[in-house]
Amino acid sequence: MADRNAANLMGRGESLLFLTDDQLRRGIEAMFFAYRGFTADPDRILQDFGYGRAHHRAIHFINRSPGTTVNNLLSILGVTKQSLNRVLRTLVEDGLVDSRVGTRDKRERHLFLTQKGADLERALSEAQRNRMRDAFRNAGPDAVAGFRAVLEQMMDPDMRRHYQEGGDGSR
Amino acid sequence: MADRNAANLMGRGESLLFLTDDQLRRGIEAMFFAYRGFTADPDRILQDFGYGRAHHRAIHFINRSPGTTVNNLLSILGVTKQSLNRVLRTLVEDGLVDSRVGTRDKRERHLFLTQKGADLERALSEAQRNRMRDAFRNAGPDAVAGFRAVLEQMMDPDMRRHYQEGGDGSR
DNA sequence: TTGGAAAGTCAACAAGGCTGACTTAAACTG
DNA sequence: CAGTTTAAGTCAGCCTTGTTGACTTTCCAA
Repeated sequence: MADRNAANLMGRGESLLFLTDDQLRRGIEAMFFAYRGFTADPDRILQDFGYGRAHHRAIHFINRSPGTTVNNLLSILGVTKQSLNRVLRTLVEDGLVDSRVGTRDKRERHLFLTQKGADLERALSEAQRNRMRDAFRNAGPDAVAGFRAVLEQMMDPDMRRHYQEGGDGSR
Repeated sequence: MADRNAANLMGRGESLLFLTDDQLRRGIEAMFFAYRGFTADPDRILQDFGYGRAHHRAIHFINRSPGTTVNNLLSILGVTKQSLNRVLRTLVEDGLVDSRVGTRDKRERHLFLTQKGADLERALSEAQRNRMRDAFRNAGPDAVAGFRAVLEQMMDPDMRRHYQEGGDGSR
């Protein structure tokens, strides 16, 4: 039964790779279940603030690229500006995000985390990093590279660009 | 700069693992961007039917375990029964899912895909498998094992149980 | 046999996606 | 300089998918 639908047997003399439909299904379910675990800790923290995942994503990428514009955030998050605006508005109103008119181009708004925003960011990312660190530790060093390689291949090209640009260049 | 916050240097004499906050942040973003790619193809197909991801998830797990009960599905999907019920109702109304009253326990409903439901399942999973197969191929055989190992570690224990039970035992 | 637990359903609400139409201000361009 | 494009924001309304609360039907065990 393991041989039906087997793909890529002896690709280029590499080790055998059984990519049966069943193996692929397992990969699909792994993504599904793992993503739930991945978001579980931040979700719990956000609930106490009355925020959701959308707020987390905005906070994360503003922290990653301080001074980023709304438009840039839009292309990273892949949502409509109406959707992002609703989230951003509450974050600014609540004093987590500072929106400053651009100096070079006054149409643009540059986004920064306030101290309060940075505090929440830290709590959220710390929880998420802890889980990822434990997963990496338990899976072992070799697994980490494979994890990242497969995920990178799974991205749409536009998102892969954003992902790579977010790196520190030390590759 | 790569050395601040470095964790797990020389864990047990294994190869060096630099788990800096920045490396972990990269892993977090990899999950975020990859999950979007992972769901993109099915999302497009579902749109033509007026369905969403919730329908996809139900269809997937009914296909995996034909005759499963609503309660079992509930514990896998981790949503409220009211939320699942709405999705299930439309699938039954549209003739994609067959809901049969249990013979032993008449409170239970056993769920099956109809031919029509199986057809949609196939279209969805085929698109998703194609993407995963390509990702696996491009990342290479070693990466696949690492990918799965890390994801499994990232799951909450309850979900890991569901994940492992869904395997074919050939490990 | 009756009371509680389990399975499922109905109603109403909220978050966060979406589209479409529109305004304002700034920047660019012929 | 006039006209167009671009960035940002707003308002209205819709949909999916999550939630809670109240309810019925069915089963089982004390």
